[in-house]
Amino acid sequence: MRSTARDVAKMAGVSISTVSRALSAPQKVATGTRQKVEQAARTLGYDPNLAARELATGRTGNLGLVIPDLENPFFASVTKAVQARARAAGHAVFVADTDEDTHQEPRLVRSLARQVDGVILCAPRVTDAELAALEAAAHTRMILINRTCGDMPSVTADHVDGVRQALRHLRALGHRHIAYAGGPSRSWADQQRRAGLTTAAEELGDVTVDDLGAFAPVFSGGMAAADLVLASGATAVLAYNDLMAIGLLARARERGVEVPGELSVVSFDDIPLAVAVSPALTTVAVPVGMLARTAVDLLTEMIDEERTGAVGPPARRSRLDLPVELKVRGTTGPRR
Amino acid sequence: MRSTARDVAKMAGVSISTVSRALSAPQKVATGTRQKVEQAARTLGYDPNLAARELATGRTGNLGLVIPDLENPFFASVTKAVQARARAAGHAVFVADTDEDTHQEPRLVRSLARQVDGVILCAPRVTDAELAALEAAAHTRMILINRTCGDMPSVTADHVDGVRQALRHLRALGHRHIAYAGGPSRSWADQQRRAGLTTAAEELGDVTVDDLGAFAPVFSGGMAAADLVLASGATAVLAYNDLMAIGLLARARERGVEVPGELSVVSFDDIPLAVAVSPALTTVAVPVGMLARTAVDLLTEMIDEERTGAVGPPARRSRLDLPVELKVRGTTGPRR
DNA sequence: TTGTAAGCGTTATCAA
DNA sequence: TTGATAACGCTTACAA
Repeated sequence: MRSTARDVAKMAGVSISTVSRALSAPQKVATGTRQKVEQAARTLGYDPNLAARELATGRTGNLGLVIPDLENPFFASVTKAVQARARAAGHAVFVADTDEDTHQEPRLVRSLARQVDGVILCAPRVTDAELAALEAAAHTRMILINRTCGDMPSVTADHVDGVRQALRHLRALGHRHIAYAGGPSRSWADQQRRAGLTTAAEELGDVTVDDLGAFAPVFSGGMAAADLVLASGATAVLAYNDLMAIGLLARARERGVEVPGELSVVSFDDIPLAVAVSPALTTVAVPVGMLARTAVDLLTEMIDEERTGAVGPPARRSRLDLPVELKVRGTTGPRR
Repeated sequence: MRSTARDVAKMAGVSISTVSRALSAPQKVATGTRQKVEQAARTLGYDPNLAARELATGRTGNLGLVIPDLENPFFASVTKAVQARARAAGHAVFVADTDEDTHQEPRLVRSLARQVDGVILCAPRVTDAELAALEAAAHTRMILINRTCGDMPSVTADHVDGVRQALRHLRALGHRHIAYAGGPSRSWADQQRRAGLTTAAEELGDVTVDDLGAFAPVFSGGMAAADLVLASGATAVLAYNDLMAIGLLARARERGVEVPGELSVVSFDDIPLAVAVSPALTTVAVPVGMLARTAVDLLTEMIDEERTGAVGPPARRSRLDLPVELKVRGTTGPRR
């Protein structure tokens, strides 16, 4: 049987409330008694019951993470980083995968809300209106990764600048006709990149961008995009993510098109696999670990702040446009 | 403010215990009152406080999952399947990544044990002794995936048969000298495959197996293995997992060695990426979704059984040696 | 069939 | 600095 604070109190010869204090607010207890309590707790292997604590304090100590697809390496990395950072801060994390089903997002958030202090929504696909409604109704703190929505707290990367870097790079290599193989139309990142495409093309002046439409953000989506790219006459293509780029590469090879000889390819994310394929992907690296850690930090700050009663200046709730970096590798080369 | 069972009771004009019954044991309540309660609960948006329920019942409704590395696609798939199945059964799941650090395993299990009804340990690297000690001390139910330990509940795939299938396939193609690029020595799957190698080689009689040692179960490990393979004179290689095989392929290409022309490669897992690389991987498919779902089902059975007081015959606690299937694709061909 | 009341194990308030 | 004691919100005998 697990021992409780009662047992510790009995063994240490103090009251149960002293046990509670000695363990969670050591400075409010005499050194001697604290040591007695600690000793007793240790020998009994005492471990506070978290449900009881939650019931008394109203705080769970847990976080929730909702993501579109764990089998997408980008989201796997987000998840890995989130749970690592959360644990370092003393929080456990519930993970819920929507399987790219928009309708699951509100459902999962509501479900998690019952047992967490806050939830991180990674790249949610729901509309702004639904998201706002969710925030109002879910009874929990929320923070977004790779998505913005009104003044909701969020952490994002600078996709617009990423597109600019990619386009400049391609232009410098001589490319003037560039295709874009987009991702899910509900994806905020995709919308950002499309916007970036427009402004960057204007800045550059002499490049034309060919929007090929939306594809599944996975290998097969890239395969599908490849044929459209080749038919478009573009000499370079920007792919929504690395997975698609890999599919694109595979299909190009099947069709006997050399990369980067006849076609240059740039993508987004820089997943671990990006350097593993051959040729290695030229890609705009999104700082996934930083996004995840920042989101956890911001969320825990929100939680602590509310707990301690919000003194001091109102904290900044978002970190927007974290810098991205173009990694030039093997899939881009001079136009010929 | 969230409403409680008190509020519902008041509105429905019944006692608080009737509310509890009406909602969790509807058959123990008159139809009329049940409807009143349900109605009140609905209009108030009542949602039972889980911490209070846990405190009263001793059950959390949560599961824990401990895995070596979320960025390994195999484990990402396990995680995805586990959380999907668990949610379908009404459980939320905590995910904890050890980052391939053996010492984190007991730590994380103990930590999770406080807030779950059971934990799934996926491919743990700790020794049998440590695992047994952990089970004894952790105060929670545990089930293993891809690992056995005494009579602990576990779910495994038939790696030995997988090796046999792979070796027969290679032998049929004319290969007689086959290298093995192993994974982490603490990996049970690796040990199984080594054992399978010995027995299969004996069965076949005329093939020699060259054990190249242990490599990191990732892309770079495969790169490292590649040079040893080429130096060994083997005409085919068995790689611990698909990730390594992909690394191996990349390095072979760098060195101008054609696959499958000059070297055949077989690996394990059949991660989504296996069909995405080129040539597509010939690999022994491990039924990852089935492993995960079976583990969840078995674990929830254990939980329910204990709750209801274990009537009926003792249930089987393990599902061992789930069938694996060799997928012949592009990385294997006749010896020449 | 329903209500009363006793826990479950903490934290937190208020006296002492 | 410490100790009673009242929450926290639910489930579950036991009585009615």
